[in-house]
Amino acid sequence: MTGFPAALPSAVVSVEVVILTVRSGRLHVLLAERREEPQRHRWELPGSYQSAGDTLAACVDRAIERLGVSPDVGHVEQLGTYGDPGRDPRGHAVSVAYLAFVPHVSLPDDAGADVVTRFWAFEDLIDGYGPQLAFDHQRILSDAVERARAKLEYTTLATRFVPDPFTLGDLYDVYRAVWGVDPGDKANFARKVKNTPGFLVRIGGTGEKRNGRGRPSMLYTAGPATNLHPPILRPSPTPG
Amino acid sequence: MTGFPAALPSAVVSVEVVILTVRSGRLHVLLAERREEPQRHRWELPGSYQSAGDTLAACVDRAIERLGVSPDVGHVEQLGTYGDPGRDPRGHAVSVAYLAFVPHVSLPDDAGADVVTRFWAFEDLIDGYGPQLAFDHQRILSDAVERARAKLEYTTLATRFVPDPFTLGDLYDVYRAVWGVDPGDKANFARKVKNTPGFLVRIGGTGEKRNGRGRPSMLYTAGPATNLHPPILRPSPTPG
DNA sequence: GCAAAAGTGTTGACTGTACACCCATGT
DNA sequence: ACATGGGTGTACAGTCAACACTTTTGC
Repeated sequence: MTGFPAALPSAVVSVEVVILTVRSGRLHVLLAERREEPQRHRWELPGSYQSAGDTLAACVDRAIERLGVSPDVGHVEQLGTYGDPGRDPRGHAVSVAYLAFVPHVSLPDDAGADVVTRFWAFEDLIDGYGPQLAFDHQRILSDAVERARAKLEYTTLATRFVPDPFTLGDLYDVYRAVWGVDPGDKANFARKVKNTPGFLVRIGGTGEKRNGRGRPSMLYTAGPATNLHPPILRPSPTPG
Repeated sequence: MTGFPAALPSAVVSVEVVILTVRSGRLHVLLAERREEPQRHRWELPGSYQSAGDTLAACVDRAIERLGVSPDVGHVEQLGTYGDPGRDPRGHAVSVAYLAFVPHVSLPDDAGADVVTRFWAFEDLIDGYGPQLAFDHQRILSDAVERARAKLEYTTLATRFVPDPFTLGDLYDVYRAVWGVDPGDKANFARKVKNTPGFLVRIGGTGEKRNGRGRPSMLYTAGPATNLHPPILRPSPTPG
């Protein structure tokens, strides 16, 4: 180990995690309120700094654990890296953004003593009914949601938003919440999902979940498939 | 500008560019031979270090210009970030990898005095008929090619691999070279392409390019469309 | 003429969508 | 009974893959 020449510029590298979930039919993101300057009281994506011995995955885990979020995070993937000058007034900061999907099993609204966290409805943040985000985190969040919307089209990751025995109605609600538009005919939606081998596994009992009335629906768990062939596309995609 | 606390760990951040092109019907990648330790004489992806004032895009431009590659790089996008410990023996190194598509217009095989560069056929590198790559660049290259293969399915980026007036046969060859498999019936391929509005723009004259025999083909340029609806899928995609 | 490359036509199978209809439950 | 959510059937339209066929060139 020779080491880098001392003349090489260096940067502070951090990981930021966009934790998405579906709550009462709407897409939510977990944010933390900043307790320190700069941009104190603005809300930011949870993150952690990377030390020389850390893998990026370890940084993601640390950032999530610090929030008191239960360990069963449904899915984590790298989103992109943001490293242009000026994005952090303190200096040269490079952020590797990650995207996480979690089922909404009663995550704590407030995690601990020194962190104030909250789920915010994505739509409210976009429409200005939420707080202003710190640094370039609004941009990262937008990129994350667009990625999530696209991923539901051609992967089975929608199942990562619901706790494990779920119904086709639950899955339909995930698509509607994440996309922000109606996925269309429920009957056809159910057929597409059931015709993709390995997407869903029928669990024994006919469940009696869901709200009040109506015929009880069948219960499923996520199957081994990861990709959707054919995809489930959003209505009226921009052609060309 | 308060600056970061001095105790925060810092890293050397660099950009690496996977420059792909199609040459004599095969997918090629541009590599540079290392002139210094560590891993001297191994081949690596071209790159550059990021200084505090650099945007990541500027680093990509610098890395490309340094090679003598003509400025008309067809397409550049961020691929992913590789920052785990141990990937560079000199210390904590974070690499932001980019993916570039360039038309093969006689790029110089050897760019300048202090750099030895060469296009290598991707297949040869995979099959062991090429040099060993430095650090984790083999991994980055594999990720890049998989991304490129997927992108041809649902974007119009195949046009970025060919110089501007091109034929449907040229485009077909791009798909075959990047995918490594035959895209299927040429007639159907041509129909798909021509039925996507904005993919191609018919250029006036019937060209007389292409090799020797056969009916001369029509000439096209890339249109304004960026996405393919419907996609052009690789044969026999892994279902599920 | 013949082979090669480009392009058009046609057919049959498949798929997605819309919509009508049946099932099971709570009130 | 009836409203509500779950699930099945069906028919029409659109799309795609396979393959036959025509056009235009070089040899």
